[in-house]
Amino acid sequence: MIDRTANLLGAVGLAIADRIEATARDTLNRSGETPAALVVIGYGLGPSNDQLRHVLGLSHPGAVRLIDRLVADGLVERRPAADKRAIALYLTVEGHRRREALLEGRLAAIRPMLTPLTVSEQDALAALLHKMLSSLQPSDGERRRLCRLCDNRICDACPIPADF
Amino acid sequence: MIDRTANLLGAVGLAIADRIEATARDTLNRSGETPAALVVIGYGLGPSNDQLRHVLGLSHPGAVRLIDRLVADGLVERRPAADKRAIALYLTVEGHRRREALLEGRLAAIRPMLTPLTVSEQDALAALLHKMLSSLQPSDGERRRLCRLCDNRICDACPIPADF
DNA sequence: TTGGAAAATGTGCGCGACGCACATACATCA
DNA sequence: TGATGTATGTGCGTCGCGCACATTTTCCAA
Repeated sequence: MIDRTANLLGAVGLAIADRIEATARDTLNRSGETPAALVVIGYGLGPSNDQLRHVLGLSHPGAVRLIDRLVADGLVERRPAADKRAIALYLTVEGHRRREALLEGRLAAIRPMLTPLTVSEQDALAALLHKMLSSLQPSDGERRRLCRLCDNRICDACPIPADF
Repeated sequence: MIDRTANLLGAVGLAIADRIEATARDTLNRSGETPAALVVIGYGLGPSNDQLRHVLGLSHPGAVRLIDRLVADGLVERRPAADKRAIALYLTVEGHRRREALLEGRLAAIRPMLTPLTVSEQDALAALLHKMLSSLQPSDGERRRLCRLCDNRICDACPIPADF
């Protein structure tokens, strides 16, 4: 019985992921972890290449090339960091615009899956999702990885305590 | 308020997709639409390249190369079809084994997200997911695309009427 | 019946995203 | 001050995919 529920959840998860990927591709003309990088850098804390790569689950060189692409697209800039070995990543003005479009596109892609539910059903779903997420007990690294595409303007009472 | 729920659903969907992708990569040493191809071909109806590509959302050449890889891995074979232009795709014995491992790995990857819920909460979640999926009203093509990783041994009372 | 459009597969070529091995610059600590 | 660890960047290859094109078979109409 739990497997029937798991299968349904897998189907919904796949649908969600497909929709998010499609809108991200339309917005950025990029795929893979690129949209997540834009969201993470957009918090404005000037993450280093290494911090970013851990959130995205990429290798060092993978993150370097990803940043290269974002810089080439004019969305990100590398600035010197306190640690002179490292760099500090920040969004350009256009980068912030694209990030906004990306996050809004993501919500717009997900909303149609919720509208068939009544408001009380939506609330019940939110409570269940909240419980599922708060029970995950991810490590610090996975925690940020889970939230790598989240919209923090919206994520009220985030079930996954983030200290980033 | 709906956006907070949408954001939670996005986070769960991303977590689900990440887990499925990880287990599929471990099982097949392949990524992208390869696992879905194995599931779809595994229904045993001998789909053509063109039928397969529509389910997977790939271009013609993309599907040809994907099948090339599966054939090279010894998981799929091309047989002549009634229409002599076309081919009929079938799994090898090893292909069936991998498909089983893939589907079981998928459920095993999703189950831990459900175990924190009580049985009645799981039932409530299943009902909500069922309603969401059955309200999607996808076109015939999208319908099969949504189910491209589903485990049909488990998918009792599938909310997405499939005629494939 | 036959000729031309449509359909299905396959190929050459290039690109985007990524990982491994390695090199280089800076930090840290004994 | 020197050795070890840490952070970034580069050369090189692979995988997954799309575009443009070629080839074979089907199908339909003149």
